[in-house]
Amino acid sequence: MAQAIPFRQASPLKASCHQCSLSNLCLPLAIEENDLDRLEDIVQQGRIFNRGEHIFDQSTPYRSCFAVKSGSIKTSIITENGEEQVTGFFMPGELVGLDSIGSEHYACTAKALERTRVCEFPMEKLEELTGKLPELQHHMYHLMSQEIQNSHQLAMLLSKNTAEERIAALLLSLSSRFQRRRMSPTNFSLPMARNDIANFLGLAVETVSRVFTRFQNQGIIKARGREVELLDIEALQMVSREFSRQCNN
Amino acid sequence: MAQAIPFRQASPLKASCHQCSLSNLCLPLAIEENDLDRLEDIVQQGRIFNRGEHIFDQSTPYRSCFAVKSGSIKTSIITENGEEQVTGFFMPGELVGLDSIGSEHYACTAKALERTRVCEFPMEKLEELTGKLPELQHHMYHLMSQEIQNSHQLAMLLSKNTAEERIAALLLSLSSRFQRRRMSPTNFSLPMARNDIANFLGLAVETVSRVFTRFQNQGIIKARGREVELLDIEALQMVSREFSRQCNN
DNA sequence: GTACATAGTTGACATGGATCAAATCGGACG
DNA sequence: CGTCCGATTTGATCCATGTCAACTATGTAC
Repeated sequence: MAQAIPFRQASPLKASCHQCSLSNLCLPLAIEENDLDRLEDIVQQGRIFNRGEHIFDQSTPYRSCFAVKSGSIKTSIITENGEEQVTGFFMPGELVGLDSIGSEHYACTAKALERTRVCEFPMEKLEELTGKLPELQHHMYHLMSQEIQNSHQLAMLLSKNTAEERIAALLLSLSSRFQRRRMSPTNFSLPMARNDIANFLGLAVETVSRVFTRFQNQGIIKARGREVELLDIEALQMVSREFSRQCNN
Repeated sequence: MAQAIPFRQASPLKASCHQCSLSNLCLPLAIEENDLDRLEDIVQQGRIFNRGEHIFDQSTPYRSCFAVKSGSIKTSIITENGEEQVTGFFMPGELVGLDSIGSEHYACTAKALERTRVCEFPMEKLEELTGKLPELQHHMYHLMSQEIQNSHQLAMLLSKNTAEERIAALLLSLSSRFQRRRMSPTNFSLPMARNDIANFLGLAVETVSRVFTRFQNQGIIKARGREVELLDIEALQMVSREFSRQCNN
């Protein structure tokens, strides 16, 4: 894929927020062009994690939150008896670690689902900055609010909806998140394994698998492994009966 | 209960945060004595809601978050098809409305479970203030983080735990929240109906009822209506297998 | 290319909790 | 004090989904 010329192109490690393609999704969204430098001063850009590597885990002392630059991340809580509960999937432009501010350690474990590049925002400095930039502060509050809402949405899905509804909702959520990044909302490849989907949605892997094939037989989706094509979005919305797409902004 | 002399005692409507008995739980917790006045300047204290009244609902334009001063509040999301999902219960000292910052309208509906007194913090002014008081800003971030964690905890409960485990966990959570307020952790009265418990925990009312009587037969609790006595907290912890009580602070 | 490991699919069966139905309790109100 | 209506409890039955088991596909290492 990437040709041999390894460092020439990739090396502008100090690639600025100014020219980041995600600046309309990420924190810069809330910042005046002039003040963007101040954000760049505190961000550590471009750390790379390979598939399966931990960005942090529950024993890591809390320091920073992370923006996904490329790739994707799964967060989960590991209980003392070793069970895992996946709490979220994070795609480029999204912020990980908002659930741990003010805690000694991270409240969850974050693992790269594929080769993933992140930008790190040391929270101490970020708080300092948000104290000076009201817009940015407001944006942080807003992001955290949304995180709460998302989680409530998930709780709702888990407690009230059938397996089909849950999976339809997840597919739609992913779809709209791809779309936000100007990628195809109907043709994408799932960054996570069936196992993670199952765990996230509170289902058994087998059930996830069955629902996928059922959807496929009904002509609603086409799936081969992680490659997915949504053939009939309306049908999916009908199934998930979650037109409530307040997720967007 | 409260004798006839209605307004004499109750009237210091401008009762200050300074002398509020909850100042060690609520926002004042994060503020220097000197700066407390500035919080008092923006708070509207002492609004009272009767049981069943809405503090706000999903059609209310977002303005403020609310601290419970006495009584208790239930928040829920009402879907377009009329279903309700209870997202939380809020007791004195706790903050309601953190899930809606930056949204046009409140993301949920808040209803008083009993006669309830709240303090209102207009968010616009509160943001202004947190911009000036780093400690307060940090505390807000922390509170919101915890709200996310709580919600993840709930999601976990809903997706992985049995009816008994869920109910044990709820009882323990209530217990420790009463304890924080220097009230008995073993003897309290539930502010919410069985129905609300069921909805919150993703169960049918009947199941909740059955589990209560089962616990009672096992001698773990004693319950008559909403009056509850926890006879064997350890057993409850055993059942809920959620020693992870990171909920505190 | 072969082999092993991991991920995904499919089938058969068991069960926790939902649902339906009915009885009882409790509290507000005249 | 009796009535009425909602809240709670209890019982009987059913079903969506979990669990167990076996098979298949995919990918990685040698």
